[in-house]
Amino acid sequence: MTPKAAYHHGDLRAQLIEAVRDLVETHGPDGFSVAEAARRAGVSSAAPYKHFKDRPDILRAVAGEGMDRLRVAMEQAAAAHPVGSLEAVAAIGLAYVDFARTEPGVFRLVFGLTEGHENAPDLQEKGECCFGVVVKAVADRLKRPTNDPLVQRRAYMLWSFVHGHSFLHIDGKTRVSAARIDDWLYLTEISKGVLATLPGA
Amino acid sequence: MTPKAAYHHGDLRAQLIEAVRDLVETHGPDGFSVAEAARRAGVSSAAPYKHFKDRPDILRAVAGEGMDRLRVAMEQAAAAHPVGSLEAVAAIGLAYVDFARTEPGVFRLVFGLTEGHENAPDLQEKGECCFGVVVKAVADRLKRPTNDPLVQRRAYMLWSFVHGHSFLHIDGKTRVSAARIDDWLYLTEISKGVLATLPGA
DNA sequence: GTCCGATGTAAGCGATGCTAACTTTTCGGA
DNA sequence: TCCGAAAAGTTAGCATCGCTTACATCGGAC
Repeated sequence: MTPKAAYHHGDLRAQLIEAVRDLVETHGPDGFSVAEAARRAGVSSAAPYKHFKDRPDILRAVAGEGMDRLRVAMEQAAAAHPVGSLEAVAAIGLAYVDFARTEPGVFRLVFGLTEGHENAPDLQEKGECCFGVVVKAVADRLKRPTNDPLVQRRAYMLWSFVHGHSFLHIDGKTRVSAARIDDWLYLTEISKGVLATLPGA
Repeated sequence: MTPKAAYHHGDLRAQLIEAVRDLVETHGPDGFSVAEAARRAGVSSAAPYKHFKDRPDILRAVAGEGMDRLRVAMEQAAAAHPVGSLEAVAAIGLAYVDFARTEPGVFRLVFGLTEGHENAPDLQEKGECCFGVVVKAVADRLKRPTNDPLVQRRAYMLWSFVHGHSFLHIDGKTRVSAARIDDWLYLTEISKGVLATLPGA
């Protein structure tokens, strides 16, 4: 099973995704080339096109895989706290920020897709699943159904908050603020604030 | 003054920036090439390198110019409302979102720089100026000095909120939320909520 | 008027995205 | 068990791109 053993080594697709993920992480979303990924996988530069349509298609796959991991991380974070607790909500936010911090390249890829994946229904669906995790936690907390507009609205508020913080964080913009930020305290405070103001529209 | 009249037409640099901005807007931050920009400006593909060091340098210039326009838009938005009013704060946020919506490509460029401009002191400074607009409005509202950590903290909260909303908006992620969002109401609500919870750390 | 620097062009190198045509391996069905 | 098609790899090659080098041209200072 050495890499050289097989003409068809079977898992080239997975190996390419892994290589691309690494490249995206170390050289930024732009500093990646299909050729370099193929080189790392030990195959010719034309081989990737047997598994992916084109360059955006590869990035799409990496983004999709990243979204799956993000959703799992959020679910696990929520599951570590009592259902309906404020901590569960804050933990989801922290998982989100942690993901952005540990894999800024993939994170940026997931949310910065503008090459050729505007119409990528699978990515759209994965994204809605991620949002669904937040919605569920908020619904549990507020003791309302998930399709309640108020729940959706609060969940979106929390999401945009955490999303913005994540981006500013990986862009190094947090340093402009004099006070250093403790993510857990910050997210707890935000969650409480957003979920408390029930009289909103 | 026809474009053909001059061998040195004098404003090639500005013309290139304009062309790049258009390309970034229509084809995404990645779907831009120095060659295409030169073609649009009617010069040879080597001409841009007389004005810019390399490709990232051009993008940096476009980003810087975009940041200037963003700051001006925020300042004007704030100036349209009484000093210290909640509306001034919300208006700044709306200007931010509007910028992202009107020029998603440039907006993404400004905040997604990962090619070769980690150490771009001028961009860093421009960014801090933008943040300064928010800080000032918050300080006026809270009747506290701009260097008060509480002011900085509230301003950062508002910024991350608006920043996240902007990104989610241009990524088309807002549609996952059932209820349609009225930006002005939304931003007013957020501003009030964030600035009201004074007992925060 | 003349010279020099700023600004343009032309030509070319190496790398890239992707395709075409070919070879090798795998595997399901007669 | 063999065999033929599809899957998965290869090499070769085209057009484009980023960027450099060497050369051409303009415009202003003296």
